[in-house]
Amino acid sequence: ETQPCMPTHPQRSLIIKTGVQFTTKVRLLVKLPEVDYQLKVKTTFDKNRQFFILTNNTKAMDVEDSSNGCLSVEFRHLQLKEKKYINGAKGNEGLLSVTEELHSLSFEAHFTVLGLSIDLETSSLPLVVISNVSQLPAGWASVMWYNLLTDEPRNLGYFGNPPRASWSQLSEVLSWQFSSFAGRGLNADQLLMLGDKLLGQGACSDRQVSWSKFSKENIPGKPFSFWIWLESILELIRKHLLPVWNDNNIMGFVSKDMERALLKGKEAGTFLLRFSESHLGGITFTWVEQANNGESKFNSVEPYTKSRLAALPFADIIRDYKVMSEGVVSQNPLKFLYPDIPKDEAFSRYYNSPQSKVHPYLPALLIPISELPSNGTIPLVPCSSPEPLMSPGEFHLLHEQLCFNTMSPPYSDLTLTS
Amino acid sequence: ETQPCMPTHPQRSLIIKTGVQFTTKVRLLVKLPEVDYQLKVKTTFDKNRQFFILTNNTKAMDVEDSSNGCLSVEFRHLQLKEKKYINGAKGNEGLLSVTEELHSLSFEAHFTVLGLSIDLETSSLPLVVISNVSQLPAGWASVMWYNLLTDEPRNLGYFGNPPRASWSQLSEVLSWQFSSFAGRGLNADQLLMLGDKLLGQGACSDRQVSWSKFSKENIPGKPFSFWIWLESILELIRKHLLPVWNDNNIMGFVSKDMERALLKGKEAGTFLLRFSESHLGGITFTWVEQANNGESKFNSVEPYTKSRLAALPFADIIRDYKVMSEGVVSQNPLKFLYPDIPKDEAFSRYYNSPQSKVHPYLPALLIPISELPSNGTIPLVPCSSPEPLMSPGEFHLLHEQLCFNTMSPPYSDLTLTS
DNA sequence: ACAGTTTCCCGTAAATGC
DNA sequence: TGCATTTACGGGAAACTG
Repeated sequence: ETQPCMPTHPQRSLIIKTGVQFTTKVRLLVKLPEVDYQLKVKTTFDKNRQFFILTNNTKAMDVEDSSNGCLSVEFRHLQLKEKKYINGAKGNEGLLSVTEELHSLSFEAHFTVLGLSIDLETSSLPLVVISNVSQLPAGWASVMWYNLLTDEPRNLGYFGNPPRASWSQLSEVLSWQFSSFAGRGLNADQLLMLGDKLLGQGACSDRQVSWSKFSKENIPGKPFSFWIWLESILELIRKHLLPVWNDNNIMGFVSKDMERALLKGKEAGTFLLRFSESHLGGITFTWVEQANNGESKFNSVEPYTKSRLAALPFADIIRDYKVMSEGVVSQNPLKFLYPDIPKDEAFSRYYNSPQSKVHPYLPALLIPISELPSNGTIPLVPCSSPEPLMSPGEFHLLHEQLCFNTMSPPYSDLTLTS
Repeated sequence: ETQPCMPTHPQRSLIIKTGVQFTTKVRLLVKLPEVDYQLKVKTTFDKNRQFFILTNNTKAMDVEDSSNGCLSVEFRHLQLKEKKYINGAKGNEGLLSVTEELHSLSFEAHFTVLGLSIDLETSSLPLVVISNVSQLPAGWASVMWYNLLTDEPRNLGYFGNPPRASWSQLSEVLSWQFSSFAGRGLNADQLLMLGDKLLGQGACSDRQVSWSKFSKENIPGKPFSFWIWLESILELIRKHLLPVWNDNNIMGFVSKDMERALLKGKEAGTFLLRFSESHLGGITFTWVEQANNGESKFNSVEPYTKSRLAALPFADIIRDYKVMSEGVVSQNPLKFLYPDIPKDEAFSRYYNSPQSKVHPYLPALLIPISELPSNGTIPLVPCSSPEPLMSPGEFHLLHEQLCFNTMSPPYSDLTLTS
């Protein structure tokens, strides 16, 4: 008869970090006759398990302002703390990692009406408790896997033997992750690449994926699992690439082979944007040139990660990027976003406006650049005499420069309903 | 007869941040005859004032391992929390800012020997309590001012009417701040500039400086006080310029007029490094050129602050700096560190080795650059830079008084009540 | 020794108080 | 309202702990 809402956490509900405040709400779905006595609700966490609620956890229900006038109560500023056991008796067996341990909030109320003693009790969907934000990606994987594959309201032992997911189920959730956290989902090509990466070539939609393969085992040769890798990209997008991603200017998930196949034969200076598969949370661009022998030649820049992008926003990097060979600075080699969109047409809306010049100083700008190996073939206009030259257009663009923008992304809270 | 040591805080003892652990130690200076009973010490903070010690604050004294075998006790993991008063009755009158409120730790012990009941009590030097690290610079100003100008062990009302300091006293402390926190003190020229800045031209060593002028009043036309400005530079040095500062390659404190006087007539490309006076925690360089009409022309770059320096270390900025004019990128205009040291001779030891090339990627570098409106240039004039001057005797004294890990402060009269 | 996990705490941003 | 002060908490790093 009582219906709990989920505790909310800045971005990912169903995950609670110890020591950080959360909120939860319970609604009474039946209307009680003439309840003018106080109906007190007590919230408890994981009865006799390893966490407890630090703050005041009992509160009286009240008529809900907004809606139909049923009783509800909202607990704010709740905080979880770990119980320290004197002996090493942990609540959980230790087979599972912390982010696989499921917990739940319980809500209890008691009242008597017409001589009847009535106990109400309900509890939340399974929750994951973490102690540091670094555990959030792994915790979120658990929440996704649980809600993807079961309708049980609270099977806390779920990860003792988690079921497999079909690729079609999983790919849908992954796309939904991108659409809900970054604003645009994944298209068929991107999902195909992810399926190949996770399951090997020729993954078909009913291939099964184990929980372990999705989130626990490292990708062969890499020190991170598939989900941790994917999540690092989600984070990169959210923090540094949001508008570019939402306008579909990041192909992102393409294999290197596919990348080359796409770029081959394209006009020199055609480029596309790819997420790094070797490092967490990195994005790179690859452009094609015509080598002397007439073949296509490809160059990729070392992936930019959040620390680099904090110094210089990605669009500005694309605008200002230069290549240098033997001391000679070439023009920007990036001309057309694949397949053939002029760079500025695709990116100029993200360019940062020039910062106000602080007289009497010269503005301090940063230019992203790569140095080619001395034998490198960059056929783009080498500059005259001792002094490298930039085109007037670029000169203009450089006029405008980097600034550090803080973003306040529209967090979409996930709503999982049971 | 009991001697408390100061609580230690990462870098600045005598400042305690609420919610952050600190440590304190008390030593009993008299040897008690045959003390095999437990001598318990209780630590309290600011009796009936607005803070209290969260954690366990009673502990038994024990024979000290290291030294002469006297009794001592060390309290670890102490933590301060603010008392919330129901009514608005604050402990302090509110005339002073929080960083001017002085507090103290008290230590009490009680025992009976030969039928005599003996109370021991002592307390720490004045402490400043802050709630956020952003208050640390202001708090440290208080600690300095107190210890510079009084020998009273605990005058908690000190900032109700703080005495003035002579410039000679103050300048010495300032230099000592740089030597103890950054590794190199301030030379006579630097101090002269600071004195002029604080007191106006022609400051002589016995000019008096008020507490307000030092740390509370804003510098005319600026939104920060003299000390806050100076401390922001100390912080910049500590985080980003340590070796360059210690090798004396940063002149730093020079007025713009003096800067020009020094650079005028010097060889084109001669530059020096100056801390920004307009913005907190910024460093800029100014170089001289020869304009077409034969006059000296000066250029200064917009000051680099910690966020910029986090993206690109300062030495690398100097190494790679470029100027661009009408699309033409010039060579690095920085040639000689004033007076005439070839740039690489002065700075090459700090250059970052080029990052390991991550095959198959092109390295992603950043180049610092400024765009020049349009120009002419000119050179030169010489002057010699005086050697740093410090007065070791008094530094030593101050060091003993204020630096936390070598602290053996002068206190603290025993209060014996029986 | 080591990996998984928690704690610590700076520094920014937001909230709160006055 | 604006300023002073505190609180919140992400994120990197150190400490802890089996």
